[in-house]
Amino acid sequence: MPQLQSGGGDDLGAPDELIPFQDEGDEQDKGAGRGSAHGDLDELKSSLVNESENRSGSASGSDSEAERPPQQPRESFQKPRDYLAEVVRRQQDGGFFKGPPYPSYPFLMIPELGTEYHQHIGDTAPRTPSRPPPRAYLQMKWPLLDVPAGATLKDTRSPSPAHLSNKVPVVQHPHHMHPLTPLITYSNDHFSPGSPPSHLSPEIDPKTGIPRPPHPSELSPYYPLSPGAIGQIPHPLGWLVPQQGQPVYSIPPGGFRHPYPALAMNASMSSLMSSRFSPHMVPPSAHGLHPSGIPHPTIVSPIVKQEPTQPSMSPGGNSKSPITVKKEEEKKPHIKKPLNAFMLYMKEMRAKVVAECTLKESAAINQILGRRWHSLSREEQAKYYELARKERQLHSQLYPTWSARDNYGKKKKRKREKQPQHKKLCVQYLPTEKPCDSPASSHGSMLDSPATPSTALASPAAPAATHSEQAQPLSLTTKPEARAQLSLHSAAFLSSKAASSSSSLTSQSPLLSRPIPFTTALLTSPPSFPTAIPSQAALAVLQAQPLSLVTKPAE
DNA sequence: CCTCCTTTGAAGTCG
DNA sequence: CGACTTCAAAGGAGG
Repeated sequence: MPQLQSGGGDDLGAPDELIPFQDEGDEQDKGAGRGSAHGDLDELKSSLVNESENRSGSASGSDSEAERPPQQPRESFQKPRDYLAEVVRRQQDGGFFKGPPYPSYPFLMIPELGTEYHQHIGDTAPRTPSRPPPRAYLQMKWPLLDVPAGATLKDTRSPSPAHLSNKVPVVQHPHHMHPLTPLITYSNDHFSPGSPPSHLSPEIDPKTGIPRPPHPSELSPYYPLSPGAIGQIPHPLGWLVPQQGQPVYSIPPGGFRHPYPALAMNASMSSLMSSRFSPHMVPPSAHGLHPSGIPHPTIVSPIVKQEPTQPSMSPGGNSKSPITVKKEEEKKPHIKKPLNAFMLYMKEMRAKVVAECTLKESAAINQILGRRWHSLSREEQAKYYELARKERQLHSQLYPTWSARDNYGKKKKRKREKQPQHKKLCVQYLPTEKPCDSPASSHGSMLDSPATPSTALASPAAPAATHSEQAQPLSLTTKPEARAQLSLHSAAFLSSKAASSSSSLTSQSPLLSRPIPFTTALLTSPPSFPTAIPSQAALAVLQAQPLSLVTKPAE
């Protein structure tokens, strides 16, 4: 775990994790190699297409599913017809309907990952990452392009057309930078144009991939310097995702997104860095600097509503009196924790889901996204994991002293166990399956939420069965009975899964997620993939089962 | 205006 | 070391 931290700059520069990838690139090459990016896209797109197609006749899907994750195919629109109708309408209408699931990723180019991962892990799931289905659904537009403008943006929220602009056939920049490089850049950009804190700023050497201080020129595009005018850097995914547009790390209201942030940098990079650590957040440029001196997107001005602030964020001293601490808090911007893979995914996909479903409630959207997440193929998830990993690295470099602990307990909310929610009914936002939701639900019936004790019971054998497995959200229902049912299914599911995956992966424990070298992680069991792919059997079960354990939410 | 809801994953705390 | 908590995003909804 400590790798990141301990590694300090090294990590970035020569991230153990990263390197392995590269090294192994050989293999990767063989596989999907760089081209895979497109391949993925195509695949994704095709999957989407299938999804839509399948909607009507979902059940079948076996053929296609074999290759691709059961993802979307199974969405059931039953629920709100409106949504369904809406979706249909859109499809007919614009044709876009949905963008590729991963609009952004292609940028990332983590081919290796996919490949490698695939090799090791993919056994189980015969997904052919590299080869997209013939479906031509998409012309190779840049992924971003695909995203339906309407879809994404429809939302008023999308402040700036930035994303639209994204549509421009952005090509990756010729100059390929190390993925991390961008990250670094970003930091500078915003913050201190002039003076990056030497100690902090990790410099990445283009060649080695080691972080180096970006030149202003490089940065500028992305990060408009002035705080006021700051172009925020869209999240890596963010720019893809129009609606939010926000940088991963909170964006100030006024923040404006640079239209083409990505252009400036390599896509991959941009994605990594930009997102989270977007400048805009960086509040006061001057004072806003993190102790480390590097402004980061994650930094939120102290005033930020969320956190009352606590002293912790900063690295340094904690030995101050409470009062002092307080002051410091005020001064120091709140540094947010880096987004994890799922969060990244959510950011990217939320707009689409919103567009498709017309739902706006995040809770509901998140449920859908959760299902979809599970339905993603390993490769797909791997992309996000990788992205998340890089972000963490970047974050650690930027804020070497920062630790999650800093933010710990700041938000007051104490998650209470999900039972007593008096306030809102716990509605299942997703009624069984929403039009939007993806098939994931299928295996969806797995366990309840992670935290829930039941889960544990359910998967005794697989402790490791981390959330992902349990994942299936279905359990949203609060009702105990429903849960019980779910659990049963889930248990079964888990066990089967465990069996399958376990062999080598077994250990999926969360451990993996930590500092394990990426490659290793992948091999073992990527934190992520634990469950990603539902077995056919599981799917069958799901299909069979009524997703809707849940009762309809009382609206 | 604040918190909840909801998701997964990462990382923290606690026993 | 395992179990449990908190936070990250997001935006409607409830208090």
